[in-house]
Amino acid sequence: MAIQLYNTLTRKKEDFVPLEEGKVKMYVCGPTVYNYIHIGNARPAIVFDTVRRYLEYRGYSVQYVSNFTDVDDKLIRAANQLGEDVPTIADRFINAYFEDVKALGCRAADVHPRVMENMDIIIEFISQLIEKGYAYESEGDVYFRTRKFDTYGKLSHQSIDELRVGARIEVGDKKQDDLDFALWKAAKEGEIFWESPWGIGRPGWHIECSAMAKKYLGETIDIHAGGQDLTFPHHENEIAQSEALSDKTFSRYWMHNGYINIDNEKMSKSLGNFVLVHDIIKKHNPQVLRFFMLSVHYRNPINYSEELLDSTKAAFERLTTSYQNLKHRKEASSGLTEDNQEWFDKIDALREQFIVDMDDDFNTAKGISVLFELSKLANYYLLEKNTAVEVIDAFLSEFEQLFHVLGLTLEQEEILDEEIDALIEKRIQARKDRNFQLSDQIRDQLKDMNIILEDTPQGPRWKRG
RNA sequence: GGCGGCAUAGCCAAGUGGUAAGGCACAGGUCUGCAACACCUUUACCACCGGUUCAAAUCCGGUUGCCGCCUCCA
Repeated sequence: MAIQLYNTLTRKKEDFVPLEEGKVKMYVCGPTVYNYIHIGNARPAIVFDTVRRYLEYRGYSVQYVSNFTDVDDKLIRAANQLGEDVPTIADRFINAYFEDVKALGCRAADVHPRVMENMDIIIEFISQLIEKGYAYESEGDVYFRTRKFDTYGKLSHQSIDELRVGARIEVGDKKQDDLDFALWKAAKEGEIFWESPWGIGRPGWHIECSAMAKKYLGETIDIHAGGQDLTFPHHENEIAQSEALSDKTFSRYWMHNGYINIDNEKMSKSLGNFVLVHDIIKKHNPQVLRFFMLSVHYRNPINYSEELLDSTKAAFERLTTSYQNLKHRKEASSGLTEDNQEWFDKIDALREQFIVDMDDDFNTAKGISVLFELSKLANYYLLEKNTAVEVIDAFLSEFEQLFHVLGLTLEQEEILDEEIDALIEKRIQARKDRNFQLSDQIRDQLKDMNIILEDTPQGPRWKRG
């Protein structure tokens, strides 16, 4: 069975068949780097990182490109406000992006192209569009001739005339048609600029992705992804630019993730109701935030609140505790016992279920429910008096693999300092002596040090609180 | 006005024709020196009204409510 994914272009779930067998070319629209990312920016990073991981799990090799928009109006505004230059601000928030996103378990893309570093190919792209008659220069600006591109609107499923009626399109004298959009903007006084055949200026927003996707992945890519709000106009315009130039399909599949809401309102930088990843991960385990995002299907909206994050934490810890308990129990386990096969079979069945679920448009919510079933099964196994190392290992390995696919981490630091070690030993003795007052006191003391002790028939085990 | 999404238990959330996954919280029980972890048990007239069907949370029509895109925005 092939992986099915929902393609915004056709509004259907389709079998995923990459252009080249076994290889996937994927482009994800990245952030404009004028501030720390908020959790709305984090969603596509997490979701499409997971898509990438799952495709790899299913045997594909994935070329993953995600850009940074490091030149635009907001950056220029931020630069003016802070009295710094645009590249300085961009550098700062690109570094911050990597830090935040890494904490969330996202791997770096194969390439993270930046606009500033690709000015030559962007200018070249625009020049070629002018040559083909799809763009024109006007007083130092360059615009795309939208109406000339026949299938304009196919991604957002809007007819060009409706767009015209509904849109509050800025009527500029420089444009030949209201629907035309800027490929190049002439520099205003004091703005950062680059030399071009049309004078000094900078690229419009949409052209960068077309140019950089082409440079790093080629004229036709397999998956182009981003937040739902990029569907129009950003991705629509990308299609127009790229396909006008190449006469080939730009991207075969388009994936868009849903928003994050706060109190049922869309979170966005412009509304000011945003929550920065940078701040959340000071208070909460970033893994819990990732788990939270993946516990909802990527196309559905998520309503964010701290309370929800707290209950997600409890859910997440059910899984990690289960894993740690298996590890703890492994030491007290023997070699093969008689009827292990049924356990192996059950684990295999769960893995197959996970694949079925994830094949269905990357349904991580269902996939996660399989993790809970794995946890339940493992906990149930640990109820047995005699456990086999082989079965424990099978459970551990399955946990590790599935967590890896979802970009989640199971390991906790194993470092116990001597003081804590000594306290645990002291408590073991106290319990032997049935001095429960002392043992409870030590347990409380450890709790204050953020160590939670649990007694088992195989001896005490601990975890961080 | 055009296009689209959502409405499932106290909360979160899967489920696109066969009679409601999973998690959190709550309650009762088992385990424990006491806990914790864990296990067991209990918990849903699927927004409303009609229709199609042997069968509908799922399909069709309508109603209500909420949200989004059409403008920088993940």
